[in-house]
Amino acid sequence: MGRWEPDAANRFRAAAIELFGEIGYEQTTVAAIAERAGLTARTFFRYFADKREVLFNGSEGLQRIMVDALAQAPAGASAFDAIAAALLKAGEFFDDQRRPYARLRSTVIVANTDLLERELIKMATLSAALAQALRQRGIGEPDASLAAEAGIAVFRVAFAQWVDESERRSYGEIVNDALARLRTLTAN
Amino acid sequence: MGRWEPDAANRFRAAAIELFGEIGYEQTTVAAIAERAGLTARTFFRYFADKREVLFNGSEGLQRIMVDALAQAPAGASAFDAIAAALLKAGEFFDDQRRPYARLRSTVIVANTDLLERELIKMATLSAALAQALRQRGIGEPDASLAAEAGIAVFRVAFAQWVDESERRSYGEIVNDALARLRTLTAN
DNA sequence: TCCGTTGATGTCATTGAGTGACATCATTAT
DNA sequence: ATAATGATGTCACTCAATGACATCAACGGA
Repeated sequence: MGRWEPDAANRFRAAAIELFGEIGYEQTTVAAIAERAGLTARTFFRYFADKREVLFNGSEGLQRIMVDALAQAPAGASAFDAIAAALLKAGEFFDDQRRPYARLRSTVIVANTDLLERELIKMATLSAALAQALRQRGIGEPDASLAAEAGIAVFRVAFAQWVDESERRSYGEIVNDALARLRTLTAN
Repeated sequence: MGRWEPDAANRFRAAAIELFGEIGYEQTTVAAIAERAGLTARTFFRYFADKREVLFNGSEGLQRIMVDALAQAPAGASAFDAIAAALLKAGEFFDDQRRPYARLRSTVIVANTDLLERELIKMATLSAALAQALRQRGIGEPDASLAAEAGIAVFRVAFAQWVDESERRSYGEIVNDALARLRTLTAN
């Protein structure tokens, strides 16, 4: 196995988010990212499928954790309760330690439409995976998709709040509040 | 005002969806679209911001109709009822006459990740517009965003059903069913 | 210690999306 | 007719992305 300067992927990630923050996503060329990371553009594309992916390819882990949590929810739990369990379990990814980085990353993403598109399709992929896990629990369609999409809606809103500078509550508290509010909204 | 071969935008749209269906989105170059439309690639980019947009730039009309419907919902209607009214009003866009075209378009989009991303961000834009309209009705945050996101979740699932080949119900029937199901799901 | 294998990286060439600058052509009003 | 205007074409360029091939560092075995 090779032993060059280690951690090439993380060097690319660090260089990319720095440059995106400094001069913006569109103004940053892949060649510039690679130069700051001490590598070449060709190597960048060996680690990341495209320029955007350098900010996103940690999402498989989040999806696995949430799907596992959903699968392990109590047998008697309703579809929505199982989704709620998965949303709360995602809190492992979103502790207070990672909050500053999450804020920086979110700022960069929200500032650029291309990056927002990539974030949205990651959410859609997650939603599809949750729906599939619900179906394996015996939930039919369209209920499985509806519960998963509604759950992702809650996640989206809660995550946006968690990342907000003025927000002090923990991720778990925000999610529980959002779940309760959605229940109230749909009951009226 | 110029009078060349008329309807350049629609010629681009027709040529694009034909080629996307025949050989796929990625294999279709903008030059090929332009050639079939009897124009040049440079002109294509004067009508559409990018290659994907040729399938999407009718969505402003849908958004306007839905926002208007939401604004004109009865003063006493709940946030979720107002959203429901907006979803049903969108049926003006989705009558049985346009169903075959909607199916073809949907087939093309679902087959390509780049196009899916564009569709998702159009939905996100729509969601944000609905949330804004809810706020103007006096709904606070995060309730406005939650109701809008949940409404878009219903729209997504219902639209996917409406486009499905085996589906015979009208758009309105499907939406009403999905709304009722979401109410049931969140009540358990 | 030397050498061959292996995997990571670099180099080069190419395609296609997207854009700015400028020329050209058709239409319309005068 | 002709000038003004708007739509389209032409050209040159940047950059993302990819394939083919070369090269280099590390490791294991002789």
